[in-house]
Amino acid sequence: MFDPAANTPVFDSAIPFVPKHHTVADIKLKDVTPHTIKVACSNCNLRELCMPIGLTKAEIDRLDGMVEVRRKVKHGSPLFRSGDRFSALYAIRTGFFKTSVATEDGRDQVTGFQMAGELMGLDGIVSERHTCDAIALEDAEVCVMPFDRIEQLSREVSALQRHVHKIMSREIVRENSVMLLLGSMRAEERLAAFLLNLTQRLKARGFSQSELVLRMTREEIGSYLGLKLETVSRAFSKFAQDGLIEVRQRHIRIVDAEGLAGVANLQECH
Amino acid sequence: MFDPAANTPVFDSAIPFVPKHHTVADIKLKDVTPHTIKVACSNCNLRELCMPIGLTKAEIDRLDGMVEVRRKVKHGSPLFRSGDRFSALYAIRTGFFKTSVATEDGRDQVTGFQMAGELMGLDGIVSERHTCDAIALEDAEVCVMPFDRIEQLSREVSALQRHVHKIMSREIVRENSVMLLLGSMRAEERLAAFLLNLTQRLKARGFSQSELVLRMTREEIGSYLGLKLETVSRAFSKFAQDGLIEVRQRHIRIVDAEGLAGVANLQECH
DNA sequence: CCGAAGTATTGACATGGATCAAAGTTGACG
DNA sequence: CGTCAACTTTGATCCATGTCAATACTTCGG
Repeated sequence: MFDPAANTPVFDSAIPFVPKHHTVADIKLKDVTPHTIKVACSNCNLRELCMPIGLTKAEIDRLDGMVEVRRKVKHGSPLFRSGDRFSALYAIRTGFFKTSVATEDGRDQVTGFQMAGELMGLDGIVSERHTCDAIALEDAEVCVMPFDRIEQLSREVSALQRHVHKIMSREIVRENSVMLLLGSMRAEERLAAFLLNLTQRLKARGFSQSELVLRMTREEIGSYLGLKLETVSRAFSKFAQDGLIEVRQRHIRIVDAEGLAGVANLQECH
Repeated sequence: MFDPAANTPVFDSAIPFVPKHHTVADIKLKDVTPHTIKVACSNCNLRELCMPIGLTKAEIDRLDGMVEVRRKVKHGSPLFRSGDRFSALYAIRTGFFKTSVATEDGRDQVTGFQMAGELMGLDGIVSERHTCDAIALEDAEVCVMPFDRIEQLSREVSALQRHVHKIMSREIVRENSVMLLLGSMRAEERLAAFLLNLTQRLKARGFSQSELVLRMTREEIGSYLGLKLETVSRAFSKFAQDGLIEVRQRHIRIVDAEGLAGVANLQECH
């Protein structure tokens, strides 16, 4: 019923095998190893997701200099944490992340889930410090792009400048729609909107739009959607019962995308 | 008990008197009149809120060219609407705005309230169309800054480039904290956090931090906070009863800011 | 000064989602 | 292969907030 290979990258499935064992203490030195293999953006199969389009050959070559290095981040480890000095943006090459912010008294809120080709770290620009945590939900690799280098290049390559502005604007718009979700949707609408958003993004990356493996727990989904994990679980069960999806743990198959879209928009008279 | 002049600008109280009458039909041509008096940013008393610091005289002169024109927007009228073509960012000179997004089925969500010195329109960059409505909550005047001009100048003046990036990053961080509020705070915590945020911003503009006049209805506050207007009203009454604030319609006096901060952080045992 | 429209407050009641609790499932590792 | 920890599901109950309704206040135009 479920394809075990769902969510395996179409372009690049060379996720290296690494043992998943780690403790908090050894994260800094062992799990987050700068990786000195330098690879050009111009060859990257995620280029159309990451980079501006319509560049000249010369411009593309210059932008290759934007990525200083790659960095691997193990499952469960932070790419950065709130309070860390900001110096670079990160483009995800492989893997899956969550970002979250916390209140003083310990509650925290997942603010987003990021997948290959997406950018992280924009929150750090304003104060030179990150204001959220970015945690890998599976073994991951990111391209480290020092921000002063980005700024310098984007003064020279106006397509890059425009691209950076658009990426930041897109994040603002995305957060607007999350505010809409959190402020005015009911539990099932939120979950339906969330699933549809995930499948859209996976589809854009060449994955099946009907089958997916969630990389996050029910609790993390709940935190993102402003719900408790039990409520998320019940909503999944309800969708399954209504024939909209099939659920087996984190394996989800979308059976009736139209139906889900209906739930996401206007809850039809409960 | 209440100072009728609360929230009147300290720097510049020259809000022109204009009749408040209007209908939807005459908004486009009458209420939103381009205003051809050109005034330099270099003289603007909001400069420290709007502009980068540490510029040379020559740079300041160049940035004066950023504002194409000023535009007045009457109470209740839109500065822009979702779907409008994006061409410029807007810096608020006087007045107060709300921004909101809408679902297809008509529900809408206030995504922010903006006051003098703050910027609007960043949502439009990504798709060349605005994705939210910006409505004046009182008669207002904004500086219109064509975005291509901003991009060009910020390629030449790196302090401006950095400034633009910081402003966008600040908006992302602000939205993160609204997500935290919507996703994990209770009604009274939300309202307390909202009031403290407003007073902080008013304080930065030279207003009293203990007395304020709300420019928005209870319903608009509720939309922003993900609550119904009755819940907002009850929370105001509760705060007043607990001696934290005094409320008379939209006139609010903060009596115990510490106490409010306590409510906002950790609801002390209900 | 009056009436109407918009806004705000308050009470009574309903309910969606939270909380508490228990049992089932999965996967990692010794 | 068995054990343990993390995660998930499901049921029973509770409560914060939504909903509905009545009343009052404020503003504005006639």
